Amino acid sequence: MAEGAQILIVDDEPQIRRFLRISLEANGYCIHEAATGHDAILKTAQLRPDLIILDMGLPDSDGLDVVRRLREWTKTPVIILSVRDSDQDKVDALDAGADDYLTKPFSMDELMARIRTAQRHAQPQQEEIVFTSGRLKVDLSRRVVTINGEPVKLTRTEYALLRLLIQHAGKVLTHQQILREVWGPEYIHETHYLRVYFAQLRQKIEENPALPEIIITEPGVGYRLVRV
Amino acid sequence: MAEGAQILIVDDEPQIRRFLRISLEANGYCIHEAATGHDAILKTAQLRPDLIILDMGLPDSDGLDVVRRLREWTKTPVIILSVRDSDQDKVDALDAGADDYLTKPFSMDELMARIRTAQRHAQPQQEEIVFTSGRLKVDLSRRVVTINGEPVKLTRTEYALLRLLIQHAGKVLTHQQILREVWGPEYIHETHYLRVYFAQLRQKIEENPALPEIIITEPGVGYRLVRV
DNA sequence: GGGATGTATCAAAAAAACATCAAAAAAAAC
DNA sequence: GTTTTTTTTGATGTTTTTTTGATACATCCC
Repeated sequence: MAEGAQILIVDDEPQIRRFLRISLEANGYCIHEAATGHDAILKTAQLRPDLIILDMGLPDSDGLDVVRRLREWTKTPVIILSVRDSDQDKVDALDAGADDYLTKPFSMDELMARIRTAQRHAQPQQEEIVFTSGRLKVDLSRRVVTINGEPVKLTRTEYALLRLLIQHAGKVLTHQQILREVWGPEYIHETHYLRVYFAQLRQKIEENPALPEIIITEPGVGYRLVRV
Repeated sequence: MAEGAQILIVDDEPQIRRFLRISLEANGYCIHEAATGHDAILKTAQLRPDLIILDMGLPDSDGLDVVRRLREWTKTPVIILSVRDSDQDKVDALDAGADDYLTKPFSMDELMARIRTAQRHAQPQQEEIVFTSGRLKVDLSRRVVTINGEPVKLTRTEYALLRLLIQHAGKVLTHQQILREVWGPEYIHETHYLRVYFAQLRQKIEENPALPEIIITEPGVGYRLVRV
């Protein structure tokens, strides 16, 4: 998340944009630029950046207005840069919905730290991703598999296999696809592995492994996980 | 939410606490006070304030340590007040987990605006200070571990390991994740450390270390703390 | 029906991963 | 500056998982 985060720089002076771009890209961020308030709102809607660095002195509109306009529909963190150091300016910007306010000239280190802080704030609580098919339940965020609520212990490879099937639930995965994804490209001819591992997996998650209901064999092609 | 929000003021100078109290109470906040770092952590656990205003210059401990200690178990917003204006101080404080940093002397209006901003960022969530799993109890605010009520002494690393597992209770943590968080990114290949330390930890908290019930090994993947 | 191909299952051998003990080195406490 | 605690390193035995091999079953096509 922190690596490669998208940042939109909004400033009318090209040399400041360039300076920020170089510094931030050196720290692994992915940079977009906008020169006007209008452009900032447009690009935010278009690119959905993870963070916005907004200069207050824009030619076409007041920085405050830009923040207010943005806050009408997005909570993307906004860090204000401004030459104005008065209390009132800071209060107005923060109350308009900005997340932080830095006075020029500012230290790049401090900006970087405040970007990290803003990103922490933006993090939504991670929702749990659970796949369900009949009696089978797979909590992908916890790496926990249950059958009728009973926890099932899977080995690393068994779990990798199941997860791959879940990611393509309903679709047929060919032998080669499975072998390449789970074991690696050099294993694509080891079809015997599939026999052994699907048997093991079925033993653990199917009610009657001889009449599988969750993992279906497509003879001559591959395997498929039934989506319920 | 904003009205009547509880704020904990941490400063060793009574006159500053008094000044802040009067100003903030005039704005409808409910104020609590602490004079030391130790007291700050205690009162935070006790009173569960909505926000903490923390002076960096405390007599008993470094302000940074206080922030780090707090961040071990709570996300309550922390606004730092400090006489020190260097970049490094700001970066350190923010990276330790502080939400904002104001240099003394500061404007009351700005502080007020930054309090409002911090409150917007606050995610309302009931954090558990005491984690329980079977016979194990861990008071995260006091760093006290007990098993059947009996205090258990853990080394710094053992505790860091246990705390990491608790923060992700129920989830599988991979070897790399654990090594990176506890020892640092340069240790991600030292899987042997995990063997040694998990053995030690189990020796101390498991009834029968050979048949662990709290810390489960997921072979080839990592470890998981069972949530009861 | 009968061979050919593809599949399922069981069980062993081999490999990898893990637990544990203990000594050496480093760090912390006194 | 010495003692104590903690961390790091090394060696050894155990468990778990993966790989390999053997065998049986099913289905398709001739």
